[in-house]
Amino acid sequence: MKLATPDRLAQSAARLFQERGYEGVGLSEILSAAKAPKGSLYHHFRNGKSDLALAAAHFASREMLRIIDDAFTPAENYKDGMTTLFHKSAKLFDIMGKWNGCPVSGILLNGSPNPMFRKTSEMIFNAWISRVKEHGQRLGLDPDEADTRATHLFVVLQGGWDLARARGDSNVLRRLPDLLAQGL
Amino acid sequence: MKLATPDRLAQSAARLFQERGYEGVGLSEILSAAKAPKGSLYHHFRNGKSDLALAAAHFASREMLRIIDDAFTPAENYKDGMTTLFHKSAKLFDIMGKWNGCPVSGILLNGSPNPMFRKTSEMIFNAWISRVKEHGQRLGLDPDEADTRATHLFVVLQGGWDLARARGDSNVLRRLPDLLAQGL
Amino acid sequence: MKLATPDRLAQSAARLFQERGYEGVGLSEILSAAKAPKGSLYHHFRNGKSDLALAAAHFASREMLRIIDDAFTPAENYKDGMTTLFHKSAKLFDIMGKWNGCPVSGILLNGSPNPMFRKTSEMIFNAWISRVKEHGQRLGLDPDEADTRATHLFVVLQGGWDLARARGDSNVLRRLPDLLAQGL
Amino acid sequence: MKLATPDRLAQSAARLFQERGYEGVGLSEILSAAKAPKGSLYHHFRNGKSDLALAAAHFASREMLRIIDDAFTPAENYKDGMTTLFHKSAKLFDIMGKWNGCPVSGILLNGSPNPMFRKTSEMIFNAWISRVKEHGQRLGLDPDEADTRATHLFVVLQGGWDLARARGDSNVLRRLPDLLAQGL
DNA sequence: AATGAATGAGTCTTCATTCAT
DNA sequence: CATGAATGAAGACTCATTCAT
Repeated sequence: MKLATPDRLAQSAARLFQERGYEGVGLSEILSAAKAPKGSLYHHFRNGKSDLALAAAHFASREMLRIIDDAFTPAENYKDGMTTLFHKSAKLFDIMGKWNGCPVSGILLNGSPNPMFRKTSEMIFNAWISRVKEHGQRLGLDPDEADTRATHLFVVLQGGWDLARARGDSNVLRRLPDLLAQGL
Repeated sequence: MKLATPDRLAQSAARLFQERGYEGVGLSEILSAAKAPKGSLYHHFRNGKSDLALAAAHFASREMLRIIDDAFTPAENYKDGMTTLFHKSAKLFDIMGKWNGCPVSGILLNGSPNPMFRKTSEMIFNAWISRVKEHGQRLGLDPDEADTRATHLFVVLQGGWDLARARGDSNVLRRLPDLLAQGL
Repeated sequence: MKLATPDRLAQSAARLFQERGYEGVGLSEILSAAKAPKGSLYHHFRNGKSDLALAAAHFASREMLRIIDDAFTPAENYKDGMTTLFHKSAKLFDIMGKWNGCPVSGILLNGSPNPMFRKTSEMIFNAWISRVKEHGQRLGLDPDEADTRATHLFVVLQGGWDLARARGDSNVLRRLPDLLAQGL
Repeated sequence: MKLATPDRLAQSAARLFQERGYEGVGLSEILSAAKAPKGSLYHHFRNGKSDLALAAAHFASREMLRIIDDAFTPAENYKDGMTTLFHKSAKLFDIMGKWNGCPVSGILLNGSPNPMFRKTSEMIFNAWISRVKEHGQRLGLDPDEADTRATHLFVVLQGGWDLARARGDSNVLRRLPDLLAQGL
């Protein structure tokens, strides 16, 4: 399946930003990775790199939402869904190479302070948390508890990914469900 | 108190990297922030920017260790220490401006993959976790539980900071102790 | 009155070139100022920017000829017409903003050397001088004197406009008739 | 005689801007004309092209002041000095190629509106006029008349150069003294 | 020991133009 | 007849680094 140029650009950008951050990747590299000609970028993304970053973040967000759904949909209870999610994340971590971080924070929160970036990251993170919350409610949690746990899960996944990156070890992520279960 | 040139450079670098990431800050900016002459950098940091980044990360790490000690030393039990730590972090978040992230991951994990960076970040993160673990044991936790909880705390603090950044709201951090207490 | 697309393009181009010169204005800006669709330009102006510049220069020239006529037609003698012309020019200078220069030289003489441009500017300047000369003869000057004075007027108006631009003061233009009267 | 890099840059820039205007010349061309490496420009001219343009304008201004002095110093009266100045200008016009205009207006008045440019052009033009005025007074003119005539001369020279450019004929300049003598 | 000059590869972006529809 | 998509060369500028002093 051949993606259209704007999609190829967003995808390539997402992958590269994930590995080296917004400022760490040059447009020329993205262009060549997407096999797109130089001038084409500004045709599809009027504001250049920042627009592309937004598109890349949304691209990555959709992927994350899909992973959340894949983990929770077949689960019999919240704990199983959560555990599966961490295991899927660990597998993703291994596949992508140990250098990659959360695309959204890598793209939108690191790099030069940009109000639009901050706002978008907030929206995306909220969307992830909401999605987990929905699954939680579907699996029997009452709204308040579902919300708390979804936030907790998000925070642990986000921080756990960083620790996994630092240690170069995806098992950090696999061990987290037990950590959470044990409470604190 | 007037710091020596290498320290002024490391400190300025830490602050700037924290806000915009390793790749997002140019040496010239660091130099002028530290009021250090241009050629002086390579005198003190043979390998240039990467050496400076390592120094900046260590500088930031020492600050973090101090904050951990300040939170736990006067605490009567682990939970109090943990809660104080989150509150201190929230205050720090407000002081530094809502754009700053964890200096260590911002400097060493984002940006171009660099084995030395990764290894250093692992050492620093482990040092933080160890320090919390020591406080935990001192406050009565057995070694295994202390280790688990220290790791949990680290992960939540790290992820919580990201969410606080995205939401531009330090209260995210202040609410985390209750989240953890509630278990998952 | 709604101008046709080619005329809107020429007019917008004239205004913009006048302010920032031929090389200083991009086609995209002209297009958006004229509210003309992107592809439309090469439909009306086969040779692109250079054709448009020529059209813009002719547009501006017609405007200048009109101003000359407006100044001299009601005049009782050459001196009055000349004085009125300088005052009208000063008013134009104020209306257009102090940054604008002679459209013809700004478009055709600055920017990359182009034989067609040079030749067109010569024709246009000659047309202006001829028009003044005609008015001079009509007002009683003999052909030779009319020619000399028309050239003199042109040269002073052209140079005076530059000085007015540099000083940001239209009174430079208003004071010129006395300067000329005083001889040299 | 080998000029220092900043001077070579200013000189090359002056020549090129004169021919094609501020916006019409790329830095790479100036750099290669001055045989200066790319990064060197921003070392000597912190604000890049605009600083270089200012330096080029001052360079050209010094040259013009020298020409004024060369014309008036040996003159026995004002009219002779003026006539010589126009003839020297005509010769310069021929030497530089028929495409070159006044460097100062070409650099500072065409191109994007820039307050610093406008102010500098005003200062430079005033300096030229003052210099002519000084010569006039030295040659017996009273202050008021010297000022008027110097301004007149400047305006005519400036406008005359444009007409010479359009006609591609330096004799336009040579004929101007008679034009002025004849009064208007 | 300490530093300002110098460097060229690299940055993001805009350019005028062509082309397929 | 009219137009939005597409293009690659060129634009100005910043980068981390080296070097002579």
